[in-house]
Amino acid sequence: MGLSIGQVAERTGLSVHALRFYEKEGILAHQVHRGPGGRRVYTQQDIDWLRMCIMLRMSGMPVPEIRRYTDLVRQGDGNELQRLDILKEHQERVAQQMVRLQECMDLITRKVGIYQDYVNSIAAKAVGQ
Amino acid sequence: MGLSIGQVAERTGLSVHALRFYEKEGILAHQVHRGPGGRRVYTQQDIDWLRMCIMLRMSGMPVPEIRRYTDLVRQGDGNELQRLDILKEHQERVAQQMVRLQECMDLITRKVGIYQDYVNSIAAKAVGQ
DNA sequence: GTACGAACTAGAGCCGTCTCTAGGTCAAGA
DNA sequence: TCTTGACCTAGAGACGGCTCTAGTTCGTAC
Repeated sequence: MGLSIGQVAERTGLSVHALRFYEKEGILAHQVHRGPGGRRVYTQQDIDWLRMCIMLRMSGMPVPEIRRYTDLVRQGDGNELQRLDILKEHQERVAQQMVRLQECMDLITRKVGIYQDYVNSIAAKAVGQ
Repeated sequence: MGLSIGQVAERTGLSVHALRFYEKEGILAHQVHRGPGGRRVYTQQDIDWLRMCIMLRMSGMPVPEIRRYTDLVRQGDGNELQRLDILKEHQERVAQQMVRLQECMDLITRKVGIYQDYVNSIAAKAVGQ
């Protein structure tokens, strides 16, 4: 049940380049096992971890911070408070980002409404003529 | 009531560098007026426009697309449908981004909860001892 | 008149995040 | 045997979005 880098790329949506990049950046929880010929063999755990990393990246956590978190996990038990701090801090940032996004959305929606009304009124006139 | 680039930087949160950069990139709706000595003089309109650009940027609209929108506005009446298209497309992207962010948030919140419980249980034990 | 601070321009540099290249290995199939 | 395709490494390159530098010009205050 080991997967090649290509298969993992396929089912995570990351490129093989990105997968090697992430590994080089040290954001994989455990060293990827190597098969014959030095090829990477990923486990389901690796994929689960990658999916979490993707979530963190998607929500704007920088690679170095993911690495810090990963390092803590690698070090094992005893540093849960530090992990919690990182997660909470990020949670706060994401919350702020969501608020900001919502503000942008409101503005855009207002503008879309205005333009839509205008375009409709023009269309109505054209029909009337 | 014209404002210097420094004043505009102060009240928009952009750097003077960024303001010049935006201008060079052509995302200001109207040419910035120049005062004595060739210095930029911004009007309230400019600031309003900038604030909208900031919103668009914040929500992930790339500079070239803001420029396209700006160009349409500069060209004047008659292209409202195109402007509407750009805005609607962006609106869709922002909506998707919000959904994705919410998913990330859910994951993070779940993890924070788990770690919090764990940390609490450790703390309780420590007190018990 | 000179020093200071804020502005000007053109263009180089930086940062983060990939993405691609070059040159090579390996296994399986025609 | 030759080809193909997926993989390997190290390192260069691309891209977006600023950010900074160098050298200059102003206007005002001492």
